[in-house]
Amino acid sequence: MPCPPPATTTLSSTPNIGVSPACTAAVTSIVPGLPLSLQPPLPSAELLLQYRRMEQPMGPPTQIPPSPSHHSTGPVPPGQGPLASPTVPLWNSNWAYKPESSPGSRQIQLWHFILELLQKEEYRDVIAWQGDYGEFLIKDPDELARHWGMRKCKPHMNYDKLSRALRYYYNKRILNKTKGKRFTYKFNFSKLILVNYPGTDLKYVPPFIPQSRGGIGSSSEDPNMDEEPSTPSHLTKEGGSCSDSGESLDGDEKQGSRRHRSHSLGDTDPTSTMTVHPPTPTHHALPPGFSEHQQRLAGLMSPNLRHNYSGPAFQMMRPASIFSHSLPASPCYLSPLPSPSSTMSPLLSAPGHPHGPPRFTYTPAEIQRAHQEAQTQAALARLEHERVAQLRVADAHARAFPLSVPASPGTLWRTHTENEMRIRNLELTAAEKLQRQEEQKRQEEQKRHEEQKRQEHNRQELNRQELKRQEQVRQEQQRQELQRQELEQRLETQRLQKSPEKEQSIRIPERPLQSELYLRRMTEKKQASERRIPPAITIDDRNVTNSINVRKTPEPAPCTITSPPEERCEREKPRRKTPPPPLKVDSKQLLFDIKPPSSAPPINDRLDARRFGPGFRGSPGPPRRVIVHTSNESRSEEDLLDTDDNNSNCNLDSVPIKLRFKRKWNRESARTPSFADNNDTKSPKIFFDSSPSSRSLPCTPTQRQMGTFFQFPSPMETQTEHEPSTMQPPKIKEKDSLRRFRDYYFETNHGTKDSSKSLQEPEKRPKERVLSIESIIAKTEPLRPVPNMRSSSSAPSIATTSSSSTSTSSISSSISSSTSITEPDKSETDVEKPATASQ
DNA sequence: ACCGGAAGTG
DNA sequence: CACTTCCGGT
Repeated sequence: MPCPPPATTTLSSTPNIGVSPACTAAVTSIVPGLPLSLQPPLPSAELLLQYRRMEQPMGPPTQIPPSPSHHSTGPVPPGQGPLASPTVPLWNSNWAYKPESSPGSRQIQLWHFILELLQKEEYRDVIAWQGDYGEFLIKDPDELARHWGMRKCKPHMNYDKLSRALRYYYNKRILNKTKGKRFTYKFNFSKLILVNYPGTDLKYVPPFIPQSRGGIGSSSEDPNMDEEPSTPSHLTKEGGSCSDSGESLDGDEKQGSRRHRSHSLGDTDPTSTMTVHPPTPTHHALPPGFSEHQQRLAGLMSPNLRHNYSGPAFQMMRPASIFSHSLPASPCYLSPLPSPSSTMSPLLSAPGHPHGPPRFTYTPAEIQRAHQEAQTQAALARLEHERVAQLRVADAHARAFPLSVPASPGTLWRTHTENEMRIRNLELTAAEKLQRQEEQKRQEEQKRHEEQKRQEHNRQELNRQELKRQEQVRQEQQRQELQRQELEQRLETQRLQKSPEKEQSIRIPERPLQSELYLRRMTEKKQASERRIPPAITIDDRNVTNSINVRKTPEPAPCTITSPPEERCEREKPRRKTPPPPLKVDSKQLLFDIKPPSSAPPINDRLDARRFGPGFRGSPGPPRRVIVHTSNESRSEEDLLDTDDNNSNCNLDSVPIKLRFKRKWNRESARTPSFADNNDTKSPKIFFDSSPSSRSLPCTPTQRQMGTFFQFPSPMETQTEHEPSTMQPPKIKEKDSLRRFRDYYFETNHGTKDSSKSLQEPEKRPKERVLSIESIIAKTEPLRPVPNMRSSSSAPSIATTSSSSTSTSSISSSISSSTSITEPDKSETDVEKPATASQ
């Protein structure tokens, strides 16, 4: 399709296109601040009408200026766009068009074209405001490109090219790309306006012609319709004072332009104002009480803004400074140009006729006078503005009124028509309402806060009580422990005194004794459970600052009960031949050293105190000792200890260290651990505890009556321990084997991958790599560092104490761990230490 | 899709 | 100058 040359027959031949009635009807939909070229190069006749509408200057046909070039290019100093000239009424200049080399032919600029389309309902499916202020979305890039191509007579235009042009705007600061949003760009209006309206100044704003009020097809019942845009034609026609003023000020030329610029833009001078222009009167009705104008405003607002629309200030004048940020998302509804109506109508309205249609004279002197008055008024307005601004309590609140400057200068300038007052009241009440809401919110917040505090307090109180109770229980346990030790002592002495002949006879009382012990423990436990406190199964708590008890809740321990005594006898008999040293339950030997976390801040002082001793205050201190109980019978998930420090429900008795046997205990292949009686302080020692809760401890039924404990060599280094997984390989080599030992045989509640792995792995490959515990322990021999038995979160590191441990034969008798125990790779088994194997 | 260089156009 | 056209790169 051949593109007709611009400014040819179609339109240029008819200088007053805008006079056509059809165009007149469309005028209202055109933003006055964005006057368009009168001579668009129309590619096709079919689009003529459309383009005409788009490029109509506002105002009734009769007010159309004779010709844009005539109007703006004349007095404009060369090099400056028509907009820059102070002598030219800005809203009349074809600001979107740059003068081409050939005078008279102008090219519309892309950004303006886009702005144009953005205002038209018809193009809502092609391009529309969206998102933040100034942001628009190209919904149909191809269509947009097509339109653009048509306008520019570039039939091969496509989005790729168009977008290239848009990209050139980046550097010019006219547009930005909204990253992450496809086809979304954003106008940089502050730049746009500054660049394109450098000379904006009230002085050169032509006066408002009241005649225009009813002139157009706009609703005239609104008393505020004085915003109706005017055109220079008003001036020329009505008084010609525009040209007068322009000419009279012409002498200023560039200087004047500069000077005025300085105080027109960017400052709060109310004389440089923006006006919301009346958009098409359509949908999106506002609640009654709003003027029709406002209704129309709302109709054209960008969706997100429409949302927030709550005030009338839309139509009020705003200081130019608002260009910077606070413009609404759809800036098109604000003309960057000073509104002739709002600015000038008060300015020029005859004093004494505040409510009547303004009448003015257009002598420059009068304008000047009016201007001065306006400035004093502006000062007053600012005060008023500030006063009302104080009503805006919160930022969010203010955001709800993006455009509503309650008492803009205009309020004072203009007569307070009823409507305005109503609007004003509406806004104020809205503000008050918001304030009230704000207040309510604050109160609710406060309430919630207090509630939280109370709950916290309650929790703490509960914790205190719990601690107290546990302390009592602990004391009782200690007492019982004492008694139990006494009992054991008795047992021991009995055994020592026994002669070979008496062996049989002694063994008989021995059992009652042990069972007595067992029974006591059971009752102990029961009591504890009745008190909802996990039983502390520690053997000796007296010298222990902490006890770690693996089981969270006591269980009936049916295994122990069901295990027949005969079995016990059978197992004990053969071992009796080599009578092991009597079990000496010495707490000192059963302790793990615990080093409080050096780095972790105190999460809960009480908890920490509980864990690390009363003196512990979260700061690293000397290692504490801990008894670790182990059990292997429970592998279920629910048995895992709760290690959440922040969990106030966390039972304080359940210290987050958990050692459970992974390997099944095989009674048949039970062997006596040779290390049990090893005095080598460096070797880890294992002996057993058969607490009632340990159903299937790796020990024989008789052993169940004693604890199962592990001892590791005393730590040579007290350096902070690391989680095994985070350890660095070189340093950790030694630790590693010990860790492997631990990981292999025990489940810990480290909460790391290790533990989770170990929960699954044993099931998968139980047989392929099983070591005798001796060999494993032997491997841990050379270890200096100590296994890191941290709990998941604020785990104390466990060091070990070195000590000689003794145990009864029955206890030390069998510890060979898993079922069929196969040796791992030779290299590892070779490490086995013979010294420990003293069987 | 988006970017930006390079060259061309009127 | 303000794109348009083309295109290699991300």
